[in-house]
Amino acid sequence: MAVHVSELGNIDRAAENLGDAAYRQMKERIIRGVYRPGHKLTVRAVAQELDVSTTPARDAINRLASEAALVYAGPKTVVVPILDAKALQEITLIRLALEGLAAQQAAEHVVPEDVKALRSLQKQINSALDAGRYADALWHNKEFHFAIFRLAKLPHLVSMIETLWLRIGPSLHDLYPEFAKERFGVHNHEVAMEALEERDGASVRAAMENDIRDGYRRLRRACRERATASAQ
Amino acid sequence: MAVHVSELGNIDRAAENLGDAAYRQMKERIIRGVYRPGHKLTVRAVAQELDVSTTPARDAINRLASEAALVYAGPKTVVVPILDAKALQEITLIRLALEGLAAQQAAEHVVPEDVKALRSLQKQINSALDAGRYADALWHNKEFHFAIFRLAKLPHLVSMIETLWLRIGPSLHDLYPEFAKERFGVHNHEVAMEALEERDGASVRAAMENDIRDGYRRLRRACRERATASAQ
DNA sequence: TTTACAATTTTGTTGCAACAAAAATATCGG
DNA sequence: CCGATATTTTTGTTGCAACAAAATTGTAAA
Repeated sequence: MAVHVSELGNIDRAAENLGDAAYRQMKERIIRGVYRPGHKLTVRAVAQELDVSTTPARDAINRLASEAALVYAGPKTVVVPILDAKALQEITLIRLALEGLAAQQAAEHVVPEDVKALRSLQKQINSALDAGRYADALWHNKEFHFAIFRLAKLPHLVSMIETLWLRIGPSLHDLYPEFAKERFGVHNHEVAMEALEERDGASVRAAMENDIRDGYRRLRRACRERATASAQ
Repeated sequence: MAVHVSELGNIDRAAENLGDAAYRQMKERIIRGVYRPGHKLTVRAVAQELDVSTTPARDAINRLASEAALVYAGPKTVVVPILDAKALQEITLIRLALEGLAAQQAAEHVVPEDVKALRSLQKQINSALDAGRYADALWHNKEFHFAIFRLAKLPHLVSMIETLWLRIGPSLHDLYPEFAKERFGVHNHEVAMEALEERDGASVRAAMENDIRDGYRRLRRACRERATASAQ
């Protein structure tokens, strides 16, 4: 689960401004599951962690909060969100609409090389699962999905989907180890790749929607088990 | 077209922090068409305009830029976006997916009082159109649509839709005067309200999708006329 | 042990100055 | 008049200190 901070890209103090760099770093940490749901983030702590001053750290936190990747638990308390069942359901509903659209449009532009790249990503997912490296499996899974989304050539759409993944990322990492061994998504991914080869947009969409629904079902179950366990 | 700044709510220096207040103000100005596409915004100018220091002004600009309500035209130049045909088409595609979903879900929770409120909003649209107050008509039109979206009880979805309106808002105001007199949307709105009364989600969705497509067609035409006119 | 309250520490916000870089403007040659 | 270049001005960024407010810790009474 834990990801070593050293594995994350360092801040390049020249190419972009520090606020953007800090934002990118935080985003990667959130998606990689470095922070658990409920984790509290402070301007000064983030500044120290990323070795920048408070201004860029504050920029990054504010930006993530405005995207709902972080949420306010109090007037001076931003935390990694703990999704309840209702929020999880809403985000899933939006994911079905947006990712379904992206998947369908992907079929309009796909070329054989793209499918080859996808197969390579799927191999990485499989070997991570075999080795029990679930955090890596989740990361490669994310790359697989976004490789498809980018085929749609709709940049606004991709970035909107990204904010959704940012919101559910921490909960995924918090709950997934318990059932990642069930080899999530492998079948849906295979179907999606076949459909892409045939440029069958409706089938790509169906496969990706299935993948979202499967993940939702598992997350929901794990969420319930958590709730009953903590209630005792 | 022009909206007097005095009509916009002033910043309340107590309830919320200045950055949020500045953000809200700028958002309203953008949607109300105070700034035209291409307008350049600077930290110091916004600070002076809103009577705050540079820090909250910078916060607001950064936040709007990260939502693509403003875009970078150069490393130190943020402008109100000028949408090209491709961007307009992409945003319309996303709007169809998200607003269609919201419209359909609205039918699940609507009560008779909601439809009454919608009819009242529609009256305001009509009288604004009659009086030639097109900016007001656009504003009430926006309120009509969001009154429906809010019925869906899906706050994440509503805020995502809001970012889309923020992106097209300036272009709408820039192009609409030329054909607002055609009484946009009246029929679609009537159909939507009838479908809401019958709690017929599919029909609400269809009506709202029609409205989006109608608006898109007109915007696209106006966009083309602009392009050919400026090419001469 | 738990609850309510007081003391203390931590925290986000705000404004500002300095700096480097970019944009705007002026200048000049054709 | 136009285009390229040099100059001036404007601009975003960054770091920081002060402040008020919130969160935390400590304390004591029940």
